[in-house]
Amino acid sequence: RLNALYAMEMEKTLKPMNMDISRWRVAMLLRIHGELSISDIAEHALGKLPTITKIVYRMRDEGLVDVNTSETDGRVTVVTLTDQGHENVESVLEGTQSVFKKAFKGFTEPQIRKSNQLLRKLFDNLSN
Amino acid sequence: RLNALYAMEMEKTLKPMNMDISRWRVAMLLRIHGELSISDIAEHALGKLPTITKIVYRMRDEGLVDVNTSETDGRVTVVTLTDQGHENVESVLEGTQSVFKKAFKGFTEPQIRKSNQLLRKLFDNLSN
DNA sequence: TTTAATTAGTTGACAATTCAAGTTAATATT
DNA sequence: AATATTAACTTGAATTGTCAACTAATTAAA
Repeated sequence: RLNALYAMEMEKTLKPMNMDISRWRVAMLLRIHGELSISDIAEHALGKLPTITKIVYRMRDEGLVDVNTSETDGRVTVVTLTDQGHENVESVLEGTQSVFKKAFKGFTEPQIRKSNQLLRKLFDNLSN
Repeated sequence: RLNALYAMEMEKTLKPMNMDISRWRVAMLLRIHGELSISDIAEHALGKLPTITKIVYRMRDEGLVDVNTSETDGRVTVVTLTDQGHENVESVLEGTQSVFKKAFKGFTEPQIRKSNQLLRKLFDNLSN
């Protein structure tokens, strides 16, 4: 239920900014890693390859990312944020912070750290 | 990311049993509450009304639930599990348990309780 | 007791996701 | 060097989810 609620809150927060969870996750990954192949994105964003492909080309049509064929391997497609994409991520980030603030409201710093440890532990367990 | 991973694990577990997260959530609610209206389901499963309507009628076509108009209020549609639906839930439940076992692997009983408290707290915070 | 407003649900059009089946490029085998 | 296999996507068809608009039943107001 938390899962579903988190997704709904996120969607609600992102919609006014012309975003959705898919685009946002891809944008965040590119923000952190700078340049990623489609399968890198699929792996980190935990999506299926065809899904990511389509999200990326949608984002390209919207001017958020650049899409090019790798110089070193003709099979791979490398994706980067455009300037507009960068601006977009930053402004969206502020909005999404509010969701986390809301979720962790009333938590002390140590409690938040502890919570993150737990969530990471659950993630690692599920990864195997 | 945990959110996305959890969803993927669930899908993977449910697929061999001809289920998906949507159907499963609806089925679980009916298992607990016995009889629910479409909007009850939407509220508890945290879904939009049109979405739930369609899931329910899909499940009816698959023989998992019965759908009837309420005797006391002609607007409401009451949904219940069929016998086949009940059998189905029970067998699926065993599969989904394994996802939770995996996520909480290596946790002691008190740690699991503590984790549940945290998750509930996050849920409550996000609910307001 | 009509009329208005609200509640509960349904439907159709459209967008997004997924599966299956391709294509093209790189690597491994013979 | 030629062929087979694998890797990395891409594309089209089918499902699923969402929004907007609608219908029908109930409740509230005039």
